[in-house]
Amino acid sequence: MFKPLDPLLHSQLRLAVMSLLLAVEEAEFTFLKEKTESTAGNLSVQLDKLEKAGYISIEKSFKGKRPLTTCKITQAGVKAFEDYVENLKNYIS
Amino acid sequence: MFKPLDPLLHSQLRLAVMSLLLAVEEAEFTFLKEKTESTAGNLSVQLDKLEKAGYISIEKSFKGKRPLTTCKITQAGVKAFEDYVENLKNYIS
DNA sequence: TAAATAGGTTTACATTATAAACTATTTTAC
DNA sequence: GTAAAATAGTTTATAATGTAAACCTATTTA
Repeated sequence: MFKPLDPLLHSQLRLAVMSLLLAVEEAEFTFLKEKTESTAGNLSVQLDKLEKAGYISIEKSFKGKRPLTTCKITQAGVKAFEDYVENLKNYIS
Repeated sequence: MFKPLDPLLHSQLRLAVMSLLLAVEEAEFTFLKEKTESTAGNLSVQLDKLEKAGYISIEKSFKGKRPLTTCKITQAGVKAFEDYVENLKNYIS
C-alpha cells in the first residue's frame, strides 16, 4: 500500500532538480539555481547527494575563465525518479 | 513553476495518514498504525503535528475500558492536501 | 587598486523524523 | 490473588536532514 518513498528524492529541492534534469540533455549549476530559486549553498549540497547516490553526474570545466558545473541525470536517476513517482501515487490518489 | 510544498504534508508518514483519512469518515489510532506500518511513538508525534496545523481533529474516548483515539480530517486538511497534490504535479510530471 | 560580481563550497545551526523508553491500565495465566 | 503479558498510547533522546550564512578564489568593473 504505502511503499517507502526514496528519501533522496523525497526532498523539495532534489526533486525539483531531478524534474528539471529529466527534461534536458544537461544543465548548468546557475540554470538549476535560477529555476529552483534556491541558494547556491543549498543547491551545492543537494547536487552532491544526488551525485553520490548515482542519480546524476557532475562535470566541472570552464566557461571562458570562469568555473562551470554541468549536471546530467543518469539511467539510475531516471529509474529512481520513475519508481518514486509510481510509489507516490499510492499516497496522493 | 516549483511552488513550495507544504512541509507538514511533505512527510511520508503524515502524507500516508492524510491519504487514509481522506477515504474514511474517521479512523482509530490502531487502524492508522497498522495501515501505515509505523511505530506508535512516531504516529503519535505526527498526529499531534497534523492536529496543531488544524488538518485533523483528534478525539479521545474509551472503547469499553480501553482508551481510544479517533482521528478525522478537517476541511482545512482536505484543502491543504488538494493544494499539496496540485503543487506536487509540477515536480513529477 | 578597491569594490563588486561570479561561481561555487564549507560549516554551523535549527528543524525533523524516528525509535527507545516510559506510563497507565487491562487482560490472561498460574 | 498476583505476576506476567498485552493494549494503547505519550514523552524523551538521538540521529539525520535541510537550509542559509559565512567563506573562498578568481574575475570584472569603477
